[in-house]
Amino acid sequence: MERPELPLPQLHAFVVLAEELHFGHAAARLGIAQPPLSQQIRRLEDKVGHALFTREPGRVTLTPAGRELLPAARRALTDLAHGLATARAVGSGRAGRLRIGFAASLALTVLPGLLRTFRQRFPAVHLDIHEMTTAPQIAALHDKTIDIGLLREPPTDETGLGFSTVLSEPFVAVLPSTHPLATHRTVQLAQLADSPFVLLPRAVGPTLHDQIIGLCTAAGFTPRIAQHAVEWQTVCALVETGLGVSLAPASIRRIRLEGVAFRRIEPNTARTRVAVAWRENDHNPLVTHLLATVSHDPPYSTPSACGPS
Amino acid sequence: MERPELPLPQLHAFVVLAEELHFGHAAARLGIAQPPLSQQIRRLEDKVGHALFTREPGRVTLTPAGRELLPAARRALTDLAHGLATARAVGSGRAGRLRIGFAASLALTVLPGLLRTFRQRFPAVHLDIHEMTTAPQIAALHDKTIDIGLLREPPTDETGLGFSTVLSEPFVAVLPSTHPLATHRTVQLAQLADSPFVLLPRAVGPTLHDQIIGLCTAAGFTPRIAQHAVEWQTVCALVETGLGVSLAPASIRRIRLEGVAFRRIEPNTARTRVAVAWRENDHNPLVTHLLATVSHDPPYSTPSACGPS
DNA sequence: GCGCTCCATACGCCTAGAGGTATCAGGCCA
DNA sequence: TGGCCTGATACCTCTAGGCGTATGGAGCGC
Repeated sequence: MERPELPLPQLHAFVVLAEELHFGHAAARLGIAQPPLSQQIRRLEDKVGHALFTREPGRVTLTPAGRELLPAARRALTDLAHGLATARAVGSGRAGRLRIGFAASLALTVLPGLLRTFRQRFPAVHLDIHEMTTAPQIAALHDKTIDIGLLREPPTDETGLGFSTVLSEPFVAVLPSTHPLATHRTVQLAQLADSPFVLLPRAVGPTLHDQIIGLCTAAGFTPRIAQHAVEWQTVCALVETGLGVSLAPASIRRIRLEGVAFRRIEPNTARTRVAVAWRENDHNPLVTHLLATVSHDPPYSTPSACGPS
Repeated sequence: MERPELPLPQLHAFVVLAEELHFGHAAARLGIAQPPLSQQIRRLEDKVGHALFTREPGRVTLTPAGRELLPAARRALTDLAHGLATARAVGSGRAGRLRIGFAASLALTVLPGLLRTFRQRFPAVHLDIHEMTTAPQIAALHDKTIDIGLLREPPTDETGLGFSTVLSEPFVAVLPSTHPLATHRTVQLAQLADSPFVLLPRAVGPTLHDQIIGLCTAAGFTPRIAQHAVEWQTVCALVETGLGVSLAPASIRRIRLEGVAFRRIEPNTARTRVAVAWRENDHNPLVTHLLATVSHDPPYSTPSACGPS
């Protein structure tokens, strides 16, 4: 790419004159006097090396060279105008692209409301949504593969990343509706000691996994894990088949399955947190906007009553 | 179209920096010192209103806004470079489009050589060739529908048009080969007094028509016109059928028809001129080039011997 | 801690060019 | 012939910006 030879103001004057074919009118449209316009055109012609207009008395015409230059000049000007406009839109966060990673369990809870609100406020922003578990989200944030993460139980020792809690919710017991405890409104944790458990593998979300195990340990037993499943949806399906019971964040009650009952647990002091994560040094205004949307708006999952329906 | 806000040199610097992602290297490629480059980028960012690059220690990155502006800037620059180059080519006559009108009779004589020579010298020039008779050519030149006319017997009173003789040639008699005179090498014009004539209608080329009639008159007779035909090709075909004889410019001997003989005439002082015509106020360099090609090069029709073969 | 790399800042110089007013020159028409 | 329209010229002003040198300051490796 070589150094540009043609100043834009002259090209602008050229395009306008090519449209008007009248120095006086073109000058008026440009908001300048006529002599400066003559100079602009002359300078441009000097640089090109050839006449761009024929000035016959009474009429101004484009020369073949001028006709050749015109579309290029026009395209360049409109390209730049558009480019500038969209760059400004992107720069101010009115437009652009935001890549969001989210935990599958949030697809039914936090995510829809958040996306809806954000899209309403920034309709020109394109959202790339990628389902991924916690660890990959952290990695993708560091890689700059995603700009925002939505995950459970954020790690506390991640340098360079910021976390903000979106939702803090209790755990519920997930039981087959045929399970004897399903008739109670509340389940004492210790009562689950003899039931086999269906849980997410620890690798998918170590903190959450440890928290669930910790709940059981605090209740005086070590859960016997009958089966692992990588998604809460699958966990519930397995519970429905009678394979076991589970402990899960309250918001998964949105997963409505016929043969599955969700019951409040006792003690219910433990909370699991859903957090939004971002790179602390990311100045992308869209990230700021999303964080503002998350913190200013009501929680995206309204905890509802828990018990036999 | 609004007034351009972004100076091209800054956009150039921006594009180069976006490619290098290193101020020092980009400055070197631009042939300037590093501080001026920093200033250019800064000024551009001020105009856009947002950062275009993130300067982290050790690496320079495009911001989303910068990524948005980049293609527009690149396109604008290349568009202008191309536009300028082709405008210069057209302006200097190395490229472009030339519209040429020509009389049908020249398609076999002057035209091929002229086009070949011109195309060799200016291969990037597109030639629009339109067959048309003399009067429409004159009109088309005034209309600026064509830039060059190739015609016979140019009118002498056309203001605003220039004419230059390409070829001056004698007349020949066109006879059916069964005609008694076809056995002679030379035909005395007066001997054609009793034969019916096939001629072009006067409207197609008044001057040429009048010249032919004048030849006969000078020989002491008024030709009896049996048939008109608008092309020499047709004239020859009609002569071949025995419908009559004709007088024609020598170069139509290129039309080879079995049953037609071309014979030198006596007296053979009369000449018909093929001329190139152009607008005198046309400064199109291609016109100049074509005129130069016509006048500098040998005649495009080599008069050959005339007689029974 | 020292030096190196890399980018930013400060300051000065200088030219291109964009704008203005005044005026001229050629065509056209009444 | 004298106005009128249109574009070109001459001449002046002013400033944006492009470039340079010198210097500052943050990170990083040894």
